[in-house]
Amino acid sequence: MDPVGFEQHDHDACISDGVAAAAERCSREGLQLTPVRRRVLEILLQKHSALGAYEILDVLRDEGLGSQPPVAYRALDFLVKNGFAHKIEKLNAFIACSHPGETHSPAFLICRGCKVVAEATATPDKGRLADTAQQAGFTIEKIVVEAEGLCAACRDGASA
Amino acid sequence: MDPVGFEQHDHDACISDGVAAAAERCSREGLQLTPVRRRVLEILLQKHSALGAYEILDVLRDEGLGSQPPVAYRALDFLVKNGFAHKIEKLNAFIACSHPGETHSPAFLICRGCKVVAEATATPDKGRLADTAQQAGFTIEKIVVEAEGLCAACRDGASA
DNA sequence: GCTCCGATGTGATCTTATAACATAGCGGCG
DNA sequence: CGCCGCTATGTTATAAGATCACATCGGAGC
Repeated sequence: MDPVGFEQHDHDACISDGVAAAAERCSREGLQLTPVRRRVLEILLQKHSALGAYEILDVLRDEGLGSQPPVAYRALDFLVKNGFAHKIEKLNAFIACSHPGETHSPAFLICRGCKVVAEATATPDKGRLADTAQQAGFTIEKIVVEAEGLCAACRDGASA
Repeated sequence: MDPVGFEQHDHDACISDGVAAAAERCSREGLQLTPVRRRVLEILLQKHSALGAYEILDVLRDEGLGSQPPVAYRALDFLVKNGFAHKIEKLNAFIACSHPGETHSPAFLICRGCKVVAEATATPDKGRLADTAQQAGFTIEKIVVEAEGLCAACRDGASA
């Protein structure tokens, strides 16, 4: 099937778990998981690669859920703001969060072969960058970490 | 004057040093630092914040060096490819390299107050992300690290 | 019932980036 | 010289990504 973070897995569970986690947290925190927002989350969860806002919009349009860019962008803003999805800056595209519920500072491994994006964890409070920032008196609020390269399957397959 | 990486400094030296380093390396490696490329580098070096391609293009247009987007993008591609400039993915904008000559994996501190961007050094081969990648058999080729926050001046000034 | 507010619907527009094709200048080489 | 091949430019058009502005709608609370 579809690699998750480059490994075989029960992908249906990704989708149901992701939606369930979002639904649970929304009801707990008084957030509205409206049909469009829920559907966009499902669309993102269906793939472990990043989708552009307009690709999502195409799906929504086919399903009669909206046809103008703001529909997609508004849903994505909601999902990103609440941690249900992330924007991959390097790709100008979006991906569902793989670790719903956990507070985290995500980092991404982007395979340039199969386009799969795996979500890992960064430690922005450690390491050289944090030291530099502290010395300069700079307060880090958000951090983007995106690594591009080749996953094991693409590396092995590419040379064959 | 202008903060470099948030500190006072001799900014004229930034520009002359940057251009000189680029010129030196181009002649050594057989690269062509053409007028447009040199001028774009100078434009980038004039500020310690990121410039959009179209802002650069506006300057080029005023100076009669080119008026269509590809002119700016091609020069920027050249500068980025050869390490004389970097693209800030989060801003869709470009900045001159602060450490010309050194091979490096740059990381950036972006102040959301004054828009200044400081270039620091990341250690992509270390830390948790590297461990995760290695375990997954993922080969990291390039890495983007961009931290957003507030520099010391903006933090202190903002509350005043 | 009325009002407020968050969510949608929709058209237009703005920004960022690239495709595609034509031209120009220069070094090498017969 | 005259041609080739290469790299850099010039230019038109368009693709791709994102936002603005304004109208509408529907539920929560008074």
